[in-house]
Amino acid sequence: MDDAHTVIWNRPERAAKGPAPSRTRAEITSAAIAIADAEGIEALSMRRVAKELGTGTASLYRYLASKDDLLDLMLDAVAAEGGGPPASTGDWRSDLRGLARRSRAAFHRHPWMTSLAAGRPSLGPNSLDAIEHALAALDPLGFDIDVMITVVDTLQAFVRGYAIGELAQQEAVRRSGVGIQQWMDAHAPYLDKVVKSGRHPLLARVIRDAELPHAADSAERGFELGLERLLDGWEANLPVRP
Amino acid sequence: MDDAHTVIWNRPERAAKGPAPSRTRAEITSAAIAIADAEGIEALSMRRVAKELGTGTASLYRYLASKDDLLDLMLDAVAAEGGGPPASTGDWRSDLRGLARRSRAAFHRHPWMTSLAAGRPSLGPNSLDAIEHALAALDPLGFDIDVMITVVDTLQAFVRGYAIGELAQQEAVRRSGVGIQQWMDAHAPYLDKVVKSGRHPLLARVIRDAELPHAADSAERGFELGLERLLDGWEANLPVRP
DNA sequence: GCGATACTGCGAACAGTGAGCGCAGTAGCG
DNA sequence: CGCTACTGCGCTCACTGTTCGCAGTATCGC
Repeated sequence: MDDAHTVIWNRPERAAKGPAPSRTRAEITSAAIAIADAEGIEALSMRRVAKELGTGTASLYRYLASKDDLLDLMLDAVAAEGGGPPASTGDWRSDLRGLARRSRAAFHRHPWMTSLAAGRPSLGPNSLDAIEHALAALDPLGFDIDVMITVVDTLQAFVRGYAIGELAQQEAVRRSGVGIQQWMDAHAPYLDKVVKSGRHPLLARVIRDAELPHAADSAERGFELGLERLLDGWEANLPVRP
Repeated sequence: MDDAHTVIWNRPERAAKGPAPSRTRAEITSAAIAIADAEGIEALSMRRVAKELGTGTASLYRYLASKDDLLDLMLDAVAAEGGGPPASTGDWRSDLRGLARRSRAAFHRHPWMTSLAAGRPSLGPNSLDAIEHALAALDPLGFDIDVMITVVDTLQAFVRGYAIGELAQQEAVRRSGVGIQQWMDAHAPYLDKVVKSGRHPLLARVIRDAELPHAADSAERGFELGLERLLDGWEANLPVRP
């Protein structure tokens, strides 16, 4: 089959002839997601997926041209969680806020998404649905189409970038295989040195005085605050209605 | 050696006893960066670095506890490019704009950074310098420390997320090993189907009518626009001066 | 000056990876 | 009924990060 020149979203699930496949792409995808959720993205191998499904490793390549295709499918499957985009509220700010929160929640449910986001344009059908929904929320405002897509792009950028940042430490701890306490113990001497060196007075103030880093919901509050300011920035520049 | 509990930033470069190491951490790091720049992050292996330096593979583990440490060093080395943070202009908006542009430029020079950003908190000395500089630009505005760190976090999030998005396609093409034309040809049928299905009217309008995607500097203009709106959002909420 | 010590470089090996080949078996079309 | 086009999969290949153990060497305490 000429798989090399066929994008996964355009490949038929089932061939016209021959025996019926004993598995589906969706089954393989959700097995892969389960593994990545439970054991981390570095534990996700074709052999591991095959074992999970009780099949031979080479069989998977009847459904997918490469591991990369599987990763694309995983991301798009997550985009479909919750059953399509939420209903419009009529208020563009709450619509975009809702999409941003859903997207952030997906990153939290599946931290491996942070690693997959890079080098992978989100062209899957479910990802496109989400973009369409965001554009629809903006449509009544009178922006021209170039600005509309920029609003969506920047919102997506913020959410993705923020999620990567807030999950970074958590993922580093997990990957290291030790507990959070041992990880902190290992890093404490270095951070102490930074604070004591006096060359980062404001950073030292953050580490010592800031309330945020010590609160359990600090990341959530930072996200909400940043999101509102982002929306403020666009609201302050709404087009003049004709 | 008790490397497992010692963070790379706290490890001495040279041991007290024994023969002098014939290489430095910086040498290894820049060799690794050169490889990742030229051949992509997936071509970066310890064997490949060793070959580049004309040394044995196992020797590298005298300088680094793991490949992960090397990746951390690479990110922090990039943060030092350009020789420390730029001088303050006295205007917080231009200071932050300058930092954001520098950061985006770094992603463009080293696209592999997008893959490394995930799961890796930026705690290296040069990354910390950049954060300190951003905080310094905000210091005169009268925000309290929690808000200041949130401004920096959201700005970082935006830049990181935007860079990942704009480099995604370019990286996908590069990784696929075919030319941009063949890649487009492979994806065209699918995108055609999306447009023609009628279920994404606004997306279809973007693909057909938008000027931005066709301009050479589209990503740059989107970035600048989004950045200004982000700054607008904070400017509209400056604290009332006492 | 002189062990003892703690390092350095590194060949070889280990367990695991993504992927491809080629073969046996099977469902459906003509 | 064949013929064809598929499916499942054992085996294999080249490659990965990392460890072990050994020979050689610079520095410290005496």
